[in-house]
Parts: sequence; structure tokens; C-alpha cells
Amino acid sequence: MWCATRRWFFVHPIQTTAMTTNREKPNADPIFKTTNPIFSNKDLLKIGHVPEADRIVGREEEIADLGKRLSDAIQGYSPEDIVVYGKTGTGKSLVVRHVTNRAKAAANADVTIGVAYIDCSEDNTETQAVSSLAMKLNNQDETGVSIPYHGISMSKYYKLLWKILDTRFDSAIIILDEVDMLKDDGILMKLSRAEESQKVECSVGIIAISNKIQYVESLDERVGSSFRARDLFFDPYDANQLREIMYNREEAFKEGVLTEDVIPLAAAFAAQEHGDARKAIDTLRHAGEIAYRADDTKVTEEHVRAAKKEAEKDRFKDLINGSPTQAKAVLLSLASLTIREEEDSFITSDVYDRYKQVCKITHIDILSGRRFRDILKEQVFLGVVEISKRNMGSGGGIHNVNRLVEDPEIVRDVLYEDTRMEDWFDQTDQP
DNA sequence: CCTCCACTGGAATGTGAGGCGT
DNA sequence: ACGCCTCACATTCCAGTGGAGG
Repeated sequence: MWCATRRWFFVHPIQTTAMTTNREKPNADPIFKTTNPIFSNKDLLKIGHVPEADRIVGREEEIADLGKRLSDAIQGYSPEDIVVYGKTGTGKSLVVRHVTNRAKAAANADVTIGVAYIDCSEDNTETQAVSSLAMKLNNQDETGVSIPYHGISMSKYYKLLWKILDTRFDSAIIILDEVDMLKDDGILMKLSRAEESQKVECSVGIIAISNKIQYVESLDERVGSSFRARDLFFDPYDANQLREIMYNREEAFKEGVLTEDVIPLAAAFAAQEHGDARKAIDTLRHAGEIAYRADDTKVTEEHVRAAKKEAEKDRFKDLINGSPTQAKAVLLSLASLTIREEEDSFITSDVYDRYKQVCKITHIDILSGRRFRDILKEQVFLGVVEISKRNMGSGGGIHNVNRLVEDPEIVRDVLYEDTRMEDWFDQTDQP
């Protein structure tokens, strides 16, 4: 979904800010809210939104670095091939787009630069990628070439692409976002070899963007000599940078709606967990929406905490989505035990007793203790549970001690929403 | 240093769903 | 429709474990 938004943005960067939400209109129907006391321009919190140049936070070095490497392009020479990598939400695509736009504008008078952006998660086969590349770089009036949507072979697409590149540009920068989604990397080889093998006069530079570090490592072995790329690594944002990024979007909210500590808190949460700016802004938007739904006029720390909890719930939901009922019952027994007792870890037999109760109430088959232990162990693999050993000494024997890694309330709430567990909790929550 | 206990976890075995060739 | 195989899930059995306490 967001890929589409991104692309849309790329073509019309201005429109994003031009739109406003929730104009007041005479509207008599009381079931609809006609004004929004929280947001003034929610679009600023959209994923595709890209701030102006001077508002890109904490990426000065990367911008300078990338600029240096693209310098050859603006003089009409071959730019270096570059692999940009780093975790999601670290501003990779943003910086690349920003710098290539500037490169286009900064080109020498007698040099024309073509920039094409391909989202490989959308165009994930070689043919699709080449054809949309050709379409994006084409201008039928200039080249007289029209690109058919389908019906021609991959090599034909390449030939058309070479022709377009030669007639229109002196150098071209081709951005392949999410390269790791490509089913084959033929396009990398063919594009990087195009000039060498004298298929085109135009100099071609590739910028490949990936959030999988393993992909970058494995790339050398596969495409090897032809695609000789330099790396550019993006660190996750720290709390200060995240805070600044969010302050830059403050205008999404009406003035005075955000209380002082909202943004610092959201930034701290995000930095602690992932350093992902995209998720951080999501949290902020969520907090606003929660406040809106509650008819509050201000967004407070509490709303941020609630938003964070919501996000964690979503994450956990994804994690256990598709787990068998038994695994859920096992987790539920551990979660309820954790909530009820004032401790956080329990020996297996205690959890098993609890599990048997849960099964009785939910009418689930009770599995053997042996199988139960295996299921608990599987949860360790998923990172939901931690198991350590404890020896109770003479007369005590060896026990496993199980601890829920996730917040037990979140686990309970998520599982509670799960249909099969619906009505059990009210009955068993009391000791 | 030895003992002792109560659980742990490997191995063998059973069961039923689903895929594959005929 | 049939037998055959594989796979995931589940049970039963039991030797092994390892540190507090004697």
C-alpha cells in the first residue's frame, strides 16, 4: 500500500501539502463529527510525506557523501554504482530521492540527467522492472518511441531502453528501491554492463536500496565483477533525531493540541525499540487518533502510551497469527498466571496446572505434560517466552522456569480478542 | 563429596491429514 | 478409488540431570 503512496508522492511532491482535512461545512447529521479538534493537516503524518530539503534530519553526512559520488553524473560522466542499506525507516529512500533531485537541478548546462525510480517490491521481475524503467524515462515526443505495456520480450524492452537513454540523456541515475524483492538480479548486471559493452553512450549509474544487510553481502557473489558498487550505510535514528523529525511534522496537529512531553516521549519509545522514523510518526498519528476518538482536545502522554500499546498489540497479533489454538492456550495460561500472581516466572508444572484449567473452560483438549513442554519451548523460539533452569537441591529436583517476555496484559488482551478464548477470562480471572 | 528428588528431554511409537502415482 | 509415503502433531516411557543440603 505505502509503495503506491510513495510513488504518487514522487511525481507530485507539491500536492501533498496542498490538501487540507475537515473543512467545516453545514452538516446536520449528528452521527458525524464535522470538525476535527486535533488534526489540522493529517497528511503531514502520511508515510509518503517528504519534508523540504532543510528539514531532513541527521542525514547531512549521507547527503554529502551521496552527492560526492554522484558528482560525475552532473558532468556527464559515469557515476559510481551505489548500494544504500540500513534498517527500515532510516531515511534511505528519502535521502536518495532528495540528492538525485538536486543532482538533476545542478547538472552542467550541456548535460541532461535522467532519474528513474523503481520500486522493486512492485516491479519484482526483470521484465516488469525494465519496462517500467523505460516508461518512466521515455518522452514520446522526443524519442518517437512508444512502450507497449506487454507483448514484447525482455530483450526488446532493453533495446527500447537503450534507445531512450541515448536520445534523451547524457547520464542516467537509476534508483532500485527494495532491490532485495527482485526475483532475479539480471537487471543489475545488464544495466551496469550496458556502457561497458557499448550498448549505450549514455552513462548509467545505479543506486540500489535495500534494508537487508545479508542481501548486500550476497550480492557480490552473484553479480560480482559487473556490478561493482560502493556501500552507503544508514544508522537507525537516535532519540534526538527522532524528536526533531517529529517536531518537523508538528503542524499536522492544531496549535496547542500537543502537550509538551508528547513528542519527546514518542521519540524515546521509538529510539529504544527500533530507531524507525516511520513507526515513530505512526505512533504520533495513533496518539492523535486515540485522542480524537475519546473527544479529548489535547494529545497527552497518556495517549502516546496508549498508542504504543496499540502498536505492540498489533505486533504481537502478527506474531501469533496462525499459531495453533494449543499454543495460544499455553501462552494464555502463562499470561494469566503472570497477571494474577505478583511474580514473573513460573515453574513448568504450575503453568501446566493453569493450562489444564484454561483448557477445561475453553473446551480444548488437554495435552500431555510432555507435549506441553515442547509447545512452551516453541514459544521461546518465537521470542515470546524465556526459559531458564533452576535446581531446587536435595528433594527439589531440576525445574524449568518460564517467563513471559511480552507484556502479559497485551498477551491477554490479544488472545482475549481471539474468538475461541472469548468468555473464559471473566470466569477464571478470580483466584 | 555424596545423595536425592522431581522434573527434563531424547527416543520410540501412534495417529490422521494431505500429496502423489497408478 | 487405492495403496504408499511424508509430515506435523501427540503420547508413553525412562535414563539423565545437577546443585542444595546433609
